[in-house]
Amino acid sequence: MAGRSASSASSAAEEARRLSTVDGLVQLSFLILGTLERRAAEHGLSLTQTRLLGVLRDRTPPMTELATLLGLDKSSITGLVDRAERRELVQRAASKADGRAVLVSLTDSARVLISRLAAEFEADVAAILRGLRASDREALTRIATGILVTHARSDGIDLFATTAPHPADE
Amino acid sequence: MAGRSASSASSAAEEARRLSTVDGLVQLSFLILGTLERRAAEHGLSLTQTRLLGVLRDRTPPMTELATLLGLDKSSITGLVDRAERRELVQRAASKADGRAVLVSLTDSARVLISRLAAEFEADVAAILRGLRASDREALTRIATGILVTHARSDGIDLFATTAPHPADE
DNA sequence: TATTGTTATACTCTATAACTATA
DNA sequence: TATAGTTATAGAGTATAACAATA
Repeated sequence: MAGRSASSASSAAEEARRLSTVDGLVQLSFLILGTLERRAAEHGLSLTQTRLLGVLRDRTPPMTELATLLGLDKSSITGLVDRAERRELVQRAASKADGRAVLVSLTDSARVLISRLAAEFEADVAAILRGLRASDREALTRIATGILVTHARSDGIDLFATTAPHPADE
Repeated sequence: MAGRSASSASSAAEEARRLSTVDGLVQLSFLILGTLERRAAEHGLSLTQTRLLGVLRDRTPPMTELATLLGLDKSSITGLVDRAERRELVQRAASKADGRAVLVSLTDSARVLISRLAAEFEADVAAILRGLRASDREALTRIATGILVTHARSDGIDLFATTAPHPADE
């Protein structure tokens, strides 16, 4: 479980052999996302704002689709986009195809910001993986990818699909 | 980056080969912690409350140590413990060793709750890993553990240490 | 009628700064 | 003086319910 640790007091290396798969995955996840969170905070971004910008790198979706992509209620998206718009990271535009819809897109300054963040975070991850043998690094990527593909399938979600905009909004 | 996806529209399996190590790790982390978050929410627990309970499974620390363990400011801990106490998940007790300190411990009902949650989440993780070959499951655990041990060392933190209480508070 | 988005409201989570009590 | 903890305050993030505009 999150934060759980063994009760005895032997060395880390020794205890680690007893780390369960669940504990290992959870702690690794906290390590990865905690690292991203700290690095993003240096640029004044929360993890949620970072996800928003990340999702918008190759999409210009309406609010409702953003809600689906981020797994949030549409009312939460309103505030999220409000705050990002106030900082000139995203912009809203009326859809020509649907008079009710509002399309959200990244500003140029957000693109610069997120590229810099991505480069820094890539270096962070490289540092975290530095101790691994090349074969283990490769295995980790392969296994992670396999899990994600299987999981996306079982959910009926295509992780990689970019929803095509209505022709009128191209 | 978080949420980044390839721009073309071929099949998931095909695209997946191009998922970078960083993207794979971030998406896997969101999948794991998102799963934990959803399962915890069924019991009315946020991820933060779950971490709090997890940390308290084998410790009865003062507030300040809790702040260190969770990486939060001590003022945040006050509210966190307040809300958990209101729900009778934790209890505060004066330290006999230090008149300023307040020791936090789990209630019996929280122990029941967190055990149930741990069992459910373990099943969730098993389902997520179901598609993997046994050798890959084993490799994943071994690699994750290796990363965590190395990282804990480089930070001078022992992930597994349980801070010994003052003798007067045993 | 159904859908898209916003608003009103309420709660959790988080930090900074100022404070009290004890060491 | 320094440390442990709380309080006051402010802001982000989230959901539910009610609403307006459009389909």
